[in-house]
Amino acid sequence: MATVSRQETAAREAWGLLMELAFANKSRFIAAMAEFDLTPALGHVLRLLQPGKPLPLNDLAVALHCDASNVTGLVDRLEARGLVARQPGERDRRVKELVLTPEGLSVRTQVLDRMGTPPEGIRALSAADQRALRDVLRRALGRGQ
Amino acid sequence: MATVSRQETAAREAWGLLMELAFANKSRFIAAMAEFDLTPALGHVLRLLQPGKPLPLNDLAVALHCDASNVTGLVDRLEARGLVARQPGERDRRVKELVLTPEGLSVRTQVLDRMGTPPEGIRALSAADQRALRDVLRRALGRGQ
DNA sequence: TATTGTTATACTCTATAACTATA
DNA sequence: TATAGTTATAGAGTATAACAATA
Repeated sequence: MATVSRQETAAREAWGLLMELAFANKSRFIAAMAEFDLTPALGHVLRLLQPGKPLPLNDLAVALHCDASNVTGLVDRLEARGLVARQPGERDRRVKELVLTPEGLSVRTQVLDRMGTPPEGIRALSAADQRALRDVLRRALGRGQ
Repeated sequence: MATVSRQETAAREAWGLLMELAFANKSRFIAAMAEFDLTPALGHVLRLLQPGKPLPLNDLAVALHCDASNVTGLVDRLEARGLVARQPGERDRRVKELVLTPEGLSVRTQVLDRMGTPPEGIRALSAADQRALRDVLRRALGRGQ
């Protein structure tokens, strides 16, 4: 047989590099959230809570891919900080909806800006490389043309 | 002034897509490690422990970007499972080095193979896209030509 | 004095199970 | 009966501080 077994394909290497980039960014992300006195998990809650769109706690649990019991504690902490508020659901009295407070909205805006800022390695790429990366990743996520 | 403020640049969008891909992969990674009865953290320890290269616990803490006190517990669990062993350092008697057991080596090989397998979105890309992604990421990590 | 590793302790994130109040 | 949210509890991962052994 030919020399086939366990060769490093472009896909495998690309995936390894992508994970390396994401992993290297982990500390940076934790530090960025810490500037707002937030943990990564709390930052994700703020990210998912869109302004003007009350979010049932159950939907939040689904979006976070975690158990509903987990959400209680996360929301408790954000509420104690005055960043979010629980309000009763409109139709179903079992439901509690989460909304941003004015300060929560302000913090969220800053947090999203920070989260979305690419690390140095990406920023240093040529404009053509940045576009190529964007286009390939769009296709990888099923959003290509 | 021209329309400049807060436009979505290619770099920002690429970074957002990259994080989305990494985040979507998180559950997949946890599930893959669980097949070996490992948590992600324990999987990373195995990944960092190269065959034939005894690794001082302190070096492991540095590689994991975590405190040394944390490493004690991680290694305790892997040692209890028979996947690694502590052995005294060669020159410095303060140092304990970590080595893979034969079973640890076997598990590590399978774990690395799993970790390195790209998710469906990457595998479905054209060969040209896969190479383009690899090449751009190499440059982003400072390993381009 | 400084370093390696451990122990004691505490906090966050996560899950499961049992509970409540609704539906 | 089923669902939304909470509480109780437990385990993993992380950190800081204090400690023992060694350098």
